[in-house]
Amino acid sequence: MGRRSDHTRSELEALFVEEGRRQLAEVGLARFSARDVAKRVGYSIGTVSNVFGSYDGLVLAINARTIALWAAHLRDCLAAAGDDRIAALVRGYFDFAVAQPRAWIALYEHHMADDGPAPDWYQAQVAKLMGIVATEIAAALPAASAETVVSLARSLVATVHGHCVFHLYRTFDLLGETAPVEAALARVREAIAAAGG
Amino acid sequence: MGRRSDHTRSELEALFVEEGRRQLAEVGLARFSARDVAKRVGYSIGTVSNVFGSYDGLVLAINARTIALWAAHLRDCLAAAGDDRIAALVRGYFDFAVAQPRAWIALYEHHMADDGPAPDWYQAQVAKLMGIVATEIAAALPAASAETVVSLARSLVATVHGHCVFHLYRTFDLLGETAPVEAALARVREAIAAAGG
DNA sequence: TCACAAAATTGGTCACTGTTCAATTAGTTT
DNA sequence: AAACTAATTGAACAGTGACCAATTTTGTGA
Repeated sequence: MGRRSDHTRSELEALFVEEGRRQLAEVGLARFSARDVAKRVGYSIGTVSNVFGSYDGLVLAINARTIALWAAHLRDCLAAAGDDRIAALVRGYFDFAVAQPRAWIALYEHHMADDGPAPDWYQAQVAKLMGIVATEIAAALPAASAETVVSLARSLVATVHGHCVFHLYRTFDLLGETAPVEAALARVREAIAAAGG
Repeated sequence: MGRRSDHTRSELEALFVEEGRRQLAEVGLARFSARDVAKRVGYSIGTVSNVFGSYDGLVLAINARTIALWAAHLRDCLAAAGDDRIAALVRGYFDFAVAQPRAWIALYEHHMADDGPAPDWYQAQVAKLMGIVATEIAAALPAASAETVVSLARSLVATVHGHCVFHLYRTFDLLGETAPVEAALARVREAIAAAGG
């Protein structure tokens, strides 16, 4: 089974992350098995430890890849957007989550085994994502201070996130159907208007 | 170990749910063990299956209890509130989550093994919680239609939820600290104002 | 009071998880 | 060619929840 020189270390990482993401998207975090990923990639369990350190390491690597793809998707949406860049951003947020709900949910449901914070390289990825949003908020509020922009960006991401989670978790279904994207967008617009946009 | 007549069926349920909630609040869903709950209550694993049907059944029962306590907390907050009932509601939402983060997070991170919807009796509990909010939104918007009220209530719960999740998951820490409760409240007030409150 | 049937409870077995680490194997150097 | 280094393996371990035959207790009817 060993295929020592077939792949370099980084090729191996990519191999595991790709197959891992496939399985995570298919089966969800609760039923995700590092053993199974290794098996389907043609390596043994032990290799996961060697390459990623632990189960957490593998999931982290997968989630980082998901975030990178998400960021790329948002940038694409913005590049293709017309005047209404805020709408493009909100829709991009939802699009991505809806397209691969289980992988997206895993971003939030995975926690370090020791309850510690995620490593810096991972947090940097998240910060990059936040940066994309902050840039757009800043553009929408030319008169606002950097402080205000960052603070509002966080709050608006939280707002959109809440609507997105409830949509995916089907929490909204309890009281009849409404378009969650439109509701999120309405809340965001109100907040920007109130801030002087 | 058997203690057949020590407890009726419903006493048994309460016993498991109480100890289960204690452990869930302490250790979180990922490390939660139905076996361990049974052991500490003085019964064997099998009894969990008998009483709750499965692992999912036990977690569901625990979560239902958490929701009931949450609803009671919100009612208490409203009863003790002055003029600003909306603020009381938002603060009550956060209070409860912050006081027992792991139990609260488990409400959202638990999914049925078959990915099906939660049973009706459970959904009814959730609906009750939503009802408390909807009542207050209705009071804040006397001129609004029932349709509008329900729709807005959902959106505002999603908004507050998003801020609360990011607070507990420490997502906000990435870009410096800001009071998430105040941000959530600001978003809610803007939305109510925009709706004519 | 006793025997018997019905219900509750147990705990071993199974298939699975991630972690660990001695043993093996392949690639590289001397 | 031999020695050395690093990668890779996979068996062992301590857990998990599901399952269910065997046991124990309870309540009922004789």
